[in-house]
Amino acid sequence: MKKKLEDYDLHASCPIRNVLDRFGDKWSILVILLLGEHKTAMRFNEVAQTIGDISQKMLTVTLRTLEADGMVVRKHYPEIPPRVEYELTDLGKSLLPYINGLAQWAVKNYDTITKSRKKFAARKQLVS
Amino acid sequence: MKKKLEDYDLHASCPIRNVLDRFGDKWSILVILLLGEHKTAMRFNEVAQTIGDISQKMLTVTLRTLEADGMVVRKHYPEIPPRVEYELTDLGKSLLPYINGLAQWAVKNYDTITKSRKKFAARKQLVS
DNA sequence: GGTATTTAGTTACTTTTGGATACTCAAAGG
DNA sequence: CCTTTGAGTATCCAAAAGTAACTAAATACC
Repeated sequence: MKKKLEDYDLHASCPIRNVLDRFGDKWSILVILLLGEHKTAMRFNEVAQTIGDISQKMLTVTLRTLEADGMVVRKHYPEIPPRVEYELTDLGKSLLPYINGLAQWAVKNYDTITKSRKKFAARKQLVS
Repeated sequence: MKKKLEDYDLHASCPIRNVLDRFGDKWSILVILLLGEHKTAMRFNEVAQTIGDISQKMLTVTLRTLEADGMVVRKHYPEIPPRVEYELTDLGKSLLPYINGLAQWAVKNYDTITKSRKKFAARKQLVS
């Protein structure tokens, strides 16, 4: 029995799923945090270098998606070589407190989590 | 020039990356929210049915990972048919306020984001 | 006593996502 | 001319996520 498109879309209207799915990618939260820390607008390569290990493709995709969602503004200066600056919109800034809270939680509990992971891995060894 | 494993691990020690990467999957946050709402422990299929469109495999993987991170406890009763119950640990509960904040933000700004997406898609049409 | 049911999880397979690399455009510098 | 520069595309490939079908083992039903 084949599923119809509607079946997949059943949950597409759920705001929580819909919006949180966007942070389900590897880079969006990181880029928002970064743009949030930086008070002035950042250029493409500046973001890329600060993150360090993101490919051009993924940074482009991530910034485009954030732009589409209205989280980020893209200012393009028609110069040669091209200059493009990004900064958070008010919407993007309004998200900042929440993901900063999350980031602080992450720092605070990092040790606990790391230990838990090691313990779990060790237990797995015993069983196998 | 080939990259060594160490190069990839440069950022592996960053708590924010390391922990936030875990929410980079589609289901973890959703499962934590769900277990957080539910006051009593939940069974595997109860979680699966509430979410609705998660496969057995992905629920297994998600719960295992959350267990490894110490966010969830897994209580296994050696019965036939098997019974397994899941609930949040204190660590998992401590994360709840932050992702609840995120979820509320999502609900509040869903409309704005949806409109922004449509506008962006329309603009793209014009250019192409 | 054969068969369907129930539950948590695994295996084998397919699809989607992410990443490495090379290429583009258009002007300025040597 | 030929290279450099910034912000990307285009293409191809590997890795991750996701799906469908399967398993075990006791019980309920017929």
